[in-house]
Amino acid sequence: MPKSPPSNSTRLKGKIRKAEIIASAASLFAEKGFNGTKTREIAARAGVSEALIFKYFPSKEDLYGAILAEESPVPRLLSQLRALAEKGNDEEVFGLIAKTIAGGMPDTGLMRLILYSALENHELSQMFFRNHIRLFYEFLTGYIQRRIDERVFRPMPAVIAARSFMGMLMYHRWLSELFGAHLAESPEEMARAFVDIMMNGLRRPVRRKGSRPGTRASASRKPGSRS
Amino acid sequence: MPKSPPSNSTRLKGKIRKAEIIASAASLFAEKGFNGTKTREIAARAGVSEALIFKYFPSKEDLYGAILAEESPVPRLLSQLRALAEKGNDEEVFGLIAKTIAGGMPDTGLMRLILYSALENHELSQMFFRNHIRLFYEFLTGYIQRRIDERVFRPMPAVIAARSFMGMLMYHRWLSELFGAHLAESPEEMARAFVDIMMNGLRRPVRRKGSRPGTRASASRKPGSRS
DNA sequence: AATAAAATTGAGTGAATACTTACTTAATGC
DNA sequence: GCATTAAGTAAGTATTCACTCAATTTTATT
Repeated sequence: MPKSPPSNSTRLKGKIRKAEIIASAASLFAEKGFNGTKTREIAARAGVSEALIFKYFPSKEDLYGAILAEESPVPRLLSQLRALAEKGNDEEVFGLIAKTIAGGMPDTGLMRLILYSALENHELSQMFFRNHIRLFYEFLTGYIQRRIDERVFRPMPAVIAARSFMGMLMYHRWLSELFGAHLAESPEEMARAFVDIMMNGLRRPVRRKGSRPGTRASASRKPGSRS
Repeated sequence: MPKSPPSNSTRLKGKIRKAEIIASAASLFAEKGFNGTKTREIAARAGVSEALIFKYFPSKEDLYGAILAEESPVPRLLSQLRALAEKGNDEEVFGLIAKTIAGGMPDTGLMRLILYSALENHELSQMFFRNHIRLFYEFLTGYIQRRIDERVFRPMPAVIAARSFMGMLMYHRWLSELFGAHLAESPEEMARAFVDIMMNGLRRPVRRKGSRPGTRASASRKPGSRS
């Protein structure tokens, strides 16, 4: 064959090895953290020699940083949510988030990886936070703010509401998977209950005529609320 | 002096040193995890020689385990809560929890220590979970169940409600302290907003028309159709 | 087939690290 | 005073770790 372009299938081999090494490293870092993972183990799991790792990555730190390229479930979830948000059906928007997270996404490995990274103060976690988590919060906070402006949700700091909801979901995952504190309820039941609590917590209540004495009506409500 | 008991001030010296070593180790393990902390650093921070550490603790693992003796803020909070719970004022019960946790308890060091321990699968975290966190959840779940039975809260799985509330609070702390995602709001504002959302999320909504109590009345109402 | 280049490795290396040993110094009991 | 014991350490040791280097095998090109 004449001057065909040199790149085709075969040229990928290096990249493939590199990706294999990254995958092995990611799973080990997720299990044992940066300091707990030895380069020898990474090599063994990837089925290559230790030396090859340092051919592709100048140092263990660099290998750790390369894991960033891994995909995250956030963008996909986010695009689904934006579609749902158009329709303005709160139960569906919050329900999708709840089902996604209570249902096991992001997977345990990624969660552990990010947590380790945060504890060890590696830039990996900061990067992931900025590029994925932050985007997600901006969406959710924006959505909640919109619904507050539309007088569907009660007035409150939208960012706190967003954090509250995510807290319910993520902390539940962490308790289950980090501390083994599993509950009897199925992920679907959990998701339904979380959404249920959150919706009632956010929505403008039907005005009570006489609330019990002793408990002051909690929320500062704007006067002139119809509903 | 006759047979006076041998213990007094000087005889304590060993215990004091031991405690100093444990404190130094605890702060370092909280900062860098088990694998990230070197015995030389522990010795330096405690102001003793490395060899002395191994005089008191057979191994680094044993030293790690000894940190268990540290006190936790849970028992004190729990006894305050039991008193408040007698009076049955929900805002105060939930408010105290929220203010305690949003206000910085348990401290960052203990939180990091437990998290590291959970990730590294050390028994420290399991022990802490059983002896402290679990007790707390049992109280909170019991309280919520009582209020459901008293028809103040809506029917729902009490354990999920408890987990939801703690999730709001703990996840907020973790985001703030692990990822540096601080919010502008003060801890008091945060606590108030969390309690506000939770109270509205839990309480039985007052309906003008008759609604059948006892049956699940949760997520039946369509939200998107302009209030 | 010959050559160049890329992929891969066995066998190290120096620096750390958890833990030991053999020793000194200080306090206590009688 | 003086033996006994506790507190403390300097100087190791064996091992492990991240990383290197020289050499070999595999693949691509002409």
